Amino acid sequence: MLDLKMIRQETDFVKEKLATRGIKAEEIDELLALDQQRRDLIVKSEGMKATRNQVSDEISQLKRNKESANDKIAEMQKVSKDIKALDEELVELEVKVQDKTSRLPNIPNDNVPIGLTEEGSVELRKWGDIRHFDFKPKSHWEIGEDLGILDFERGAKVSGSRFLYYVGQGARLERALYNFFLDQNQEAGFKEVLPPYMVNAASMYGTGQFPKFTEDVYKLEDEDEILIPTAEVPLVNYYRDEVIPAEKLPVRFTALSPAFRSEAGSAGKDTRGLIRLHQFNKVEMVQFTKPEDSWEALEMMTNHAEELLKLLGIPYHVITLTTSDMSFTAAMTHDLEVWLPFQDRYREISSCSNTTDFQARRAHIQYRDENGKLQYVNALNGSGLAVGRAVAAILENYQNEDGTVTIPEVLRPYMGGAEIITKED
RNA sequence: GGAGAGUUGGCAGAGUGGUAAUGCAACGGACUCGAAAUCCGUCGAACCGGCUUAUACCGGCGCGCAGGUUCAAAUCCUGUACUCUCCUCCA
Repeated sequence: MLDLKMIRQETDFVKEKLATRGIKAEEIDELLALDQQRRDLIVKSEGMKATRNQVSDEISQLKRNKESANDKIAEMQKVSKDIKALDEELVELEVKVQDKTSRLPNIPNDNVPIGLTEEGSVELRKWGDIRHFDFKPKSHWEIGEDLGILDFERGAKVSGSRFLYYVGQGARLERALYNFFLDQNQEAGFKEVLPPYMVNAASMYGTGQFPKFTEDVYKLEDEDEILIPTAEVPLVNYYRDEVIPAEKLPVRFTALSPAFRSEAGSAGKDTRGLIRLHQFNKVEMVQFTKPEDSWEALEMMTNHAEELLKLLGIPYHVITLTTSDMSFTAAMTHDLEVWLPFQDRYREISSCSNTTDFQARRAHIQYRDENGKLQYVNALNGSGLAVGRAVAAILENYQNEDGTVTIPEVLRPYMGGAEIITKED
């Protein structure tokens, strides 16, 4: 969430920056008009409350002296009634102001390419040689089904579309990957955490999914519990409504969790394979830093995620998303995209974002600076990495003409020493 | 799922209708060569608003949260969250 005072004081700057994310200047003007009304009401109401407090004190004195206070009491009855009416009006306005403010996206960093589509994204760097195949490469779902390690049919029968079973070496490969990721992340300084997979609405608000993106998630009926769309939610909310001791910063977490997504609005897209599922595993990284350290932390985290792909030997490139392609909370996002031979294109496997103080302000995560003043931390998140998509990338990039798949060397210790995936019985 | 107890400032802990004791910690000062001890003072600078370049200052709010009763609520009423104990259940 943006600071309302900042919107008030630097209105032109905010308008200009948010325009690049599709927010019209009129929306800001409406917000500020409501805010002005709100403040006017506060002045009125608080003035009356001050009177009431003063007179109440006098009543108390009179009663103590056993004198009559009836006329003052009658007077205050009227005042209290008026205050109540004003406060009701005020609450309505505050809800409106809060709602409007919480629907504004973060201010993009100056280095973010401006664009209203994903077209303008900038390629930062590229790594790895794209493999030349002597045969026609198969899709990962075809490879997986032929080997008997991915079972989409039974996934659909038992759960529905966009669900699957990993079987045998497939399940083992998935487990190998996330253990590998977790181990690497720990070595890079991220503390391993195993978070809850259901969170309450307040947590969803804290990380910015709510109130705007409620239709994208799965909510339990009759309960205030939502299936997490990413471990970012429980990891960032770990410190919600807390003050982190300054000496602990930066705090770095990593966690494996399933991610549940309704994929509303993406009907027809990526209907086959591991790319777009209602449930997939992801190893997530989250960092809390002092504001002055967050940009360096973003580069560090992006580089670390890249390192994972280098170790796996999968070609990728890094792009910086445009102002409107970034997620709501981000001030800047680097996406890592891996090469998928069958699709003949790069696909996202990691998204690393600096949300600056946007999430911290929503979730009230603070620290005390050198002067003892409370400040909001900066929060960052990044995938390290999406596990299902990593499986897809390995199957497609490491496939052999006979339909088997070579296991990347770094994963072999996690696969009981196996070097190749062959057909399951 | 059932029963009971609890939730007050950084911590401990009083307070059952008249507007948040006290102790510790912290901060400022005195004493001291310096420190400790002692003494004096400040202390919910969490938040919101007014006035301000900014402080200061003034006011609101503030006793888990949300409502209600009342001229007045930490105190009374209702709902709710969380914690602990016991029972039940269970991996």
